[in-house]
Amino acid sequence: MTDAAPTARAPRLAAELLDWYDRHARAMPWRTGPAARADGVRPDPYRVWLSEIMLQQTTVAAVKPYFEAFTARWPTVSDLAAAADADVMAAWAGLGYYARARNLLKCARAVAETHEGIFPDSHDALLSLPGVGPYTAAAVSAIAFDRPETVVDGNVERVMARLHDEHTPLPAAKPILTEHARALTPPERPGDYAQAVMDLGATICTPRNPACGLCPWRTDCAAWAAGTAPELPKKAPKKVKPTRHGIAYLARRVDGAWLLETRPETGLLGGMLGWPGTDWFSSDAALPDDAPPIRAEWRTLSEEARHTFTHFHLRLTLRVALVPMDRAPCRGEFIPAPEFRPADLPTLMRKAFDLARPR
DNA sequence: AAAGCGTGGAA
DNA sequence: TTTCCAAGCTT
Repeated sequence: MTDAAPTARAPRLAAELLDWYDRHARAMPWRTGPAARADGVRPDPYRVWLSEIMLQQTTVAAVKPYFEAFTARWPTVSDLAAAADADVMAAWAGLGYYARARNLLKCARAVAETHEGIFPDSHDALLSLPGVGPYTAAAVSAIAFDRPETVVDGNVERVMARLHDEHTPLPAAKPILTEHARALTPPERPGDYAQAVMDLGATICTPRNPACGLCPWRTDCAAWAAGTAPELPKKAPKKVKPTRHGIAYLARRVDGAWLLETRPETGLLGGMLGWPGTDWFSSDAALPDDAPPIRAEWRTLSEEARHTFTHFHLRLTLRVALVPMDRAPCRGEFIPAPEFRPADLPTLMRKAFDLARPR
C-alpha cells in the first residue's frame, strides 16, 4: 500500500485546490470571469497565448499595461501578424527579453498563415511554434482548450518542492517536480487547476514568508510538517555578475532629430532601437577606442548610464553632440523629433536619453 | 547542457 | 546598495 495512499489523495488535493481557487481567483485581463466560465465559455486562445508569452519571467503587474495595449491595437492574431516589425518591437519596449517579441511575431505569422488564424489546441502543435516551450504549450492547451496538460513554471516547482519536501536543488530537481505535478493534475477542469496551482504559488506558497496558515494544502504539505517550507526549493548557487563598460553616442541634429540605429536581430536587445556605440567590455580593460557615428564636437557627460542585465552590470559612458543639418552619419539614421518616442527604447537606452536630453 | 537573455519591485 | 526574483525559451 505504499503507492496507493499518495496516489489516492491526488483527486482530493485537486478538489481542495479548485475549491480554494473558486473562492480566491484573481481577476486578470486575460481571464474569463467565473460566470462566463460556468456557462462553458473558454477564453480567447490568442489572449491566453499573448498573456503567457508576456508573463514569461515577468510579473503580472508589469504585464498588465502591455497586454491591454497589445490587445487594443491588435485584437486578433491575424492583426498582429500583419503588424510592422518595428511597431511591435516599439510596443514591447520596456518589458524585456526582446527575443519574446521577435518570436511573438514569428508565431503570429505562423498561426495566421499555416493555421488560418486558428491556434492549435494540442500540446505538440503548440510546442512547434516559435517562442512556445513546454510550459507555454501546456498552459495554452490547458487554459484555452481545457486539455489535461500539466503546467510547470517556477510557482509549480516551488509548490511541489514544498508539498513533497524535495531538497534536491534546481534545476536537477525539475524532472522530479514535474512528475509530482503530473500526478496531481485532474481530468476535470484542468485549465482552472493549472491557474489554481500557479495562483497558490503566487499568493500563498510564496518564495519568502509563505502564508502556510492560509494554504489549502497545509495538512498534506511535507515541508510544512518538517518546517522547511521557507527554504525550498533549493537552488544552485548564482554566479556573481561582472561589470562591463562601453560608450554610447547621442547625436541631436539642430532640427531636433536624434541619431539612432536598429540593433542586430540576435543578441542583447536584439531588434530594438538604440544609440550607436562601442561594444561593451569587461571592466579591467580600458574604455574602448572612441568610435563616434558622425563627425561632430563630442562632449562626455559627467554621469554614466548604469544598468543591470541578467548576467552583467553595465556602466555606459555617454557622449553627446549637436550636429548641423548637412552631415551624414556613418552609422544609424536620424529620426525626426515628431516621430521619436523615448518610450520606444529599451530601458537602458531610455536611461541614456534621460541623462543626455536637453533641459 | 549551460549560458544568454531585461526589467522593476520588494526586502 | 545589493540581492533576489517573476506564469521560460533558445542555442
